[in-house]
Amino acid sequence: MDRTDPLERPEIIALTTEMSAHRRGRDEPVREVMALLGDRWTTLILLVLATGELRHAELKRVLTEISFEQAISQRVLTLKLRRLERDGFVARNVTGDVPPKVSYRLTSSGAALHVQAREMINWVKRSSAEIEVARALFDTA
Amino acid sequence: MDRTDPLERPEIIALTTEMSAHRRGRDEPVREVMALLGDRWTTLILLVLATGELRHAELKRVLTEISFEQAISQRVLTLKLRRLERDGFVARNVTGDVPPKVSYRLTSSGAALHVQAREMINWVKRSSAEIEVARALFDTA
DNA sequence: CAGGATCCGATTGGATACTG
DNA sequence: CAGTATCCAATCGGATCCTG
Repeated sequence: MDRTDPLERPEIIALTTEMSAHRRGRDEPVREVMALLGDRWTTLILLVLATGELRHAELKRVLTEISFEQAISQRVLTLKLRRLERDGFVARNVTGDVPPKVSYRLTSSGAALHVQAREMINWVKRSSAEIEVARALFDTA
Repeated sequence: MDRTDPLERPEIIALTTEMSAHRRGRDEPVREVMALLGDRWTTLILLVLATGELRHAELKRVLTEISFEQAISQRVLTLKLRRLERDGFVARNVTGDVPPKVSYRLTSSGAALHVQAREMINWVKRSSAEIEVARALFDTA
């Protein structure tokens, strides 16, 4: 093992510098987007919207379908869509007043995020057998 | 916009099939790993351990350093390390009894995960200016 | 030194009811 | 139909104290 003070090691200093580069005030945009992809629904929403533009109610039904009848509450769906809209990943389109007709689609930025998420998902899938083994081993010990 | 029932569309059917492929009981391994990367500390731990093996206390100090004096509690650090260990991403090595000497390092699987996380981080960084603009626009409207 | 135990506040997701 | 408001349960992260 390395004997020098870890804080003096060039890789650590580089990390510290890198971390400070992309913050605005108290925000850490990188971690915020990572957290977005880690939550209960956002990745699924990206996957679904990547297949095409959908109305709010349709999106809700599709999400329920692909998550095995575990329905998303419309409150949470709205929250997640707003969040994605705010970061410019999803575009919201309103036509009609009462009843309102609202549709959502990925922006080009959202499509690019989806590609990234896809790659990560596929890697985890390829590794999932290995992960299962590690867990089984750990849980029996 | 597509006029057919979204649930009938082949891409959606393909998604549903894909989602069911990788679950074990009530677990969704893919989302679990994504959530891992989205939490407060895990990605940072991966970044730090990717620079080399470290003792628990050293890791704690380095994490504090690179997150601008916002210290991780040792309870949470232990939790996160256990979680990473369980999935086979981190290896724990104990030498000595009282006081114990414990060191952590990435496994090859953990190094691979780190590479994936890195790519995602770098993409978000490249996009961060665009995201900031979208947010500013959204917040003023 | 590493980490378990306990308690706490904050955040997240879900259920339900209501409105333009 | 889409969205808001309210209330509630579960989870997460932090602080503190204690031990081999």
